[in-house]
Amino acid sequence: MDDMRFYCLHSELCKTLANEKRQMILGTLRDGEMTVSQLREKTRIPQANLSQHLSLLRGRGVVSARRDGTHVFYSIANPKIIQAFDLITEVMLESLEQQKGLADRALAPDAAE
Amino acid sequence: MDDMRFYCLHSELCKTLANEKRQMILGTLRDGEMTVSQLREKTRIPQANLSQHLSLLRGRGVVSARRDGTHVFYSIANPKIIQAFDLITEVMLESLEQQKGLADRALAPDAAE
DNA sequence: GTACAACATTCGTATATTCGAATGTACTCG
DNA sequence: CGAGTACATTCGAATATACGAATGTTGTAC
Repeated sequence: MDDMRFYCLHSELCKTLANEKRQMILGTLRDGEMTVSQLREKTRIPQANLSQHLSLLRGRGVVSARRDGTHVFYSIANPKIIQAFDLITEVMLESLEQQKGLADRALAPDAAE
Repeated sequence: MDDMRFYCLHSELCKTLANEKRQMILGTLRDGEMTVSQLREKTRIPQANLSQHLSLLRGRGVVSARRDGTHVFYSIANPKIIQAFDLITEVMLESLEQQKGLADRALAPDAAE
């Protein structure tokens, strides 16, 4: 079973996305490239911490950086990341709907289960 | 900024996928529903640990369970999970390609950068 | 009822992540 | 050169995750 390597890489990429701050960064970067300062203003993430997350995202190839003078512009490396992001959103919303449905049924137990 | 809740839920779903064992489970379940025993054989994950992961996946609505006698059948709750899974695979492979490209260029530095 | 199989949960520990504080580096301007 | 801005890295402590071992639960058969 050499799928092991496959699943490892797979989960590694998921881990990179598995953090609210990093999701926030991606959600902000989806509109186009942006400097760290701009990201800091939009996301309200403290500078050091923001840099840490950007470093991780960079290391995993999720975003890419471009230096221009004293500024560094970040952008999403692969547009498919955005597709994945949106799919996750859909799954999330549908899951919430479903849970809501279950809750409603529990509150109004007309028919027996 | 109430996107906070959005990004939280978003990353929570990603966290659910951010583990090799759970990826393995999903990769195995994508062919159809399966009992815990079958999953254990295919994935070689110890029973208790497998149950723990399944419990987490169930709690987050990623898989659903159906009991039949003494067996419990698990299946992927939302087909979009599989789409997301495959997108992640694509991103991963393209990222590997790109890294390989960079490595090749580093080994054969003909033209200046 | 007992015995057994299939699966789930709890608990404790090892390991990984996250984040702030401090410090470091790269670049520009004068 | 020094000073200031933009960004990155390191370190340590708090928190979260993963997993094995033991124990529980649920269902079937007898």
